Amino acid sequence: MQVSRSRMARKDVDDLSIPQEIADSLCSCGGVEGLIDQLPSDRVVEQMQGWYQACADPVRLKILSLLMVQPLCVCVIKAVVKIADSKLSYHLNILKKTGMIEGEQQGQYIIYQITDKARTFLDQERVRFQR
Amino acid sequence: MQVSRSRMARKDVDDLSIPQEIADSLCSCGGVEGLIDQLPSDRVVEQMQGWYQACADPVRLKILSLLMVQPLCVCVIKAVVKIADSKLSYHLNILKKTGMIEGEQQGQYIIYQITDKARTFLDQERVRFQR
DNA sequence: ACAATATTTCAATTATAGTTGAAATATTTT
DNA sequence: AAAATATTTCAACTATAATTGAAATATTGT
Repeated sequence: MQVSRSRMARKDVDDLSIPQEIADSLCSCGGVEGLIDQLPSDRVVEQMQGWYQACADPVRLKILSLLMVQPLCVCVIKAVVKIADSKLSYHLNILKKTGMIEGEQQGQYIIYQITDKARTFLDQERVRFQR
Repeated sequence: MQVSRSRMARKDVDDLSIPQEIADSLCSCGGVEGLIDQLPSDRVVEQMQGWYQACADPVRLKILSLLMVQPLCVCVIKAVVKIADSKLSYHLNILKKTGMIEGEQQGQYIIYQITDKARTFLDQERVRFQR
């Protein structure tokens, strides 16, 4: 099995006619087939895509940043980011569906708070982006 | 200055007619104005947005995942992700502009490799997404 | 039951991002 | 210098995401 994968890889790699240096190290990780095997599953890729997409918007990044400070109702978030109700609701919904925030109705208000998953992520990320 | 901010915050917060619990903790962080002050700068928000946007695509996530293994020329990447040349080039360019990969011409080929910034990030992220 | 406030939903529009195939560029080989 | 291979660029098109304003829902206070 080792041998067969190795033979396949070498043949495979030679067919591509690529630089020797690349070809050699490519062979030692199973050639093109070996690389394909190492790719994250479609399920994981989708999850990642969804998460990063949710983060890829200035309004949503600001909302997340606010909720890192404390839980807030929609009207306070609105007072800070200064956008129309429906727009805000749209973005809150995306964050909620992604599992970055959750909302709880408290009387007339809905209080949103950041989830543990998102807090962990944003704590990490703060280090990378603050200077 | 402390006093004035505190007074402003209380007035500010009272105007919003929000739940007492939220109002109190909001006051202790400077009210709405205090929250606005803590928001990341537009520059940082833009940087973050660009980065996450670059990650928010299945093709690009696969490319990054491949380059975590070893530097590769375009034709090998193509052999793995199986998409048209021009499409691949489009996505490579986005990753390059974002500073996640860099390409070096070696003869006929262009060898792409992942940058340190991206490697650090993806190492972190692997932990969060692998199960 | 009614008015007031908070928030969401919806359909129509606009804006942005991704795809496609053909043509252009760059490098090597003959 | 022509042919072959690798990669990018471009313009037209398609798909997806964001914005808008009006209407709907939910809760509270009168």
